[in-house]
Amino acid sequence: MSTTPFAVLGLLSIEPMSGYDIRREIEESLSFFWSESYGQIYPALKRLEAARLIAPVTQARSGIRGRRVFRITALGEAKLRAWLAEPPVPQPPRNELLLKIFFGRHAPPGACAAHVRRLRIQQQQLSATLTRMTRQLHAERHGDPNLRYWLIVVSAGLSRADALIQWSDQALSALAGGS
Amino acid sequence: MSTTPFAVLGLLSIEPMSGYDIRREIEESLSFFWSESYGQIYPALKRLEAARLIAPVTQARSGIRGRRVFRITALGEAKLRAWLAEPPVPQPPRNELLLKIFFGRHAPPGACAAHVRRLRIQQQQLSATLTRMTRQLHAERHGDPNLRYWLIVVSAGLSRADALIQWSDQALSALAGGS
DNA sequence: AAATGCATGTAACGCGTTACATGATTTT
DNA sequence: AAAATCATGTAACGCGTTACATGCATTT
Repeated sequence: MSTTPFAVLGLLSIEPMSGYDIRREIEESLSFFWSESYGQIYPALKRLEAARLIAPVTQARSGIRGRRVFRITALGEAKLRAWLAEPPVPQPPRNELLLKIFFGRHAPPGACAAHVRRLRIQQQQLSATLTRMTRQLHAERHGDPNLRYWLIVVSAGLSRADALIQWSDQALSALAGGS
Repeated sequence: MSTTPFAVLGLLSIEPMSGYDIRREIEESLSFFWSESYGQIYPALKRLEAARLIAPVTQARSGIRGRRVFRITALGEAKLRAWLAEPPVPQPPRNELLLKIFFGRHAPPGACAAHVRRLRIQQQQLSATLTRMTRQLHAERHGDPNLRYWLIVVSAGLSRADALIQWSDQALSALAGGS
């Protein structure tokens, strides 16, 4: 099965949310290691509800087509727990930057270096964001049982970004060097 | 357009090959940053030939359904060069391991640590493979104008693997620590 | 009342994998 | 001659994105 329903289930295990909230949360907090689109989220919510893994939070406003908030059910928590225990399946790698450098011999002069410089800037910004996020988590989530896990995840992003920055410097001097 | 045809074009720019060769090359040498399946490669070859970006290398054996080797054309080289100059588009991130750790609070005890240990082992092996590959490249491709680019790519894999190993150790002690 | 943002939902499409069918070539 | 491996090719399927349609709520 797709991992999308489990991502949704996982977010609902933290707190009840609407499809829109789920999207926003992924976009704002998880975007450095995960992504989902509406086209995935809403159908997933539908299927999860049909399977009784989530349930609508009864909202007083009976308005049709209003905001629909869901919570995870006990059954949903069990399913989530079982999924969390399974070894993650790595997705097949597809790094377009490395592919372009691999064929770099045929690239116009300077193209590879330009790509690497762009990467470096992105990762620099990401690193700053994640550092800020670390401070924020410590401040705002103090005492939250999720905190330790979230810090580990952020540190993964941080160490990845820093490794990429260091590699960029190496790569740039290797590209510049007329060896 | 998909990047598959450019990956194919790029490999053919190194030397003429069959679809089977392309698959093997990707599997053996590029698998740490790229992947393609037959279901992508053969249709891509067909389209590239139709567009005159590659041409069959005339093989004497007129046998139907034999080995079909292709070479890149001048037009193909131009197209490849243009693609190489464009900024690579990053694929949306989907790291299932980090997702599972993010929801780690709901995981059975020890599950996250087990995932991280598995990652560590994989990356340790990858690091060893890439180190071997570096030596091999220096030895066997000495003088090859591709060498510098290939070494940069391998060093990206290596620094990524090493960063992941270091992060694993951090993560494991954070997971173990009863903070 | 118009514009903007919040919110839900789906249809269409493309990419990529998996699994299978087929046949040629080499090894045992 | 059988088995293994090299090699080509496609059909079916699933996942995920993009783009659009719709309408509620709030601000200007």
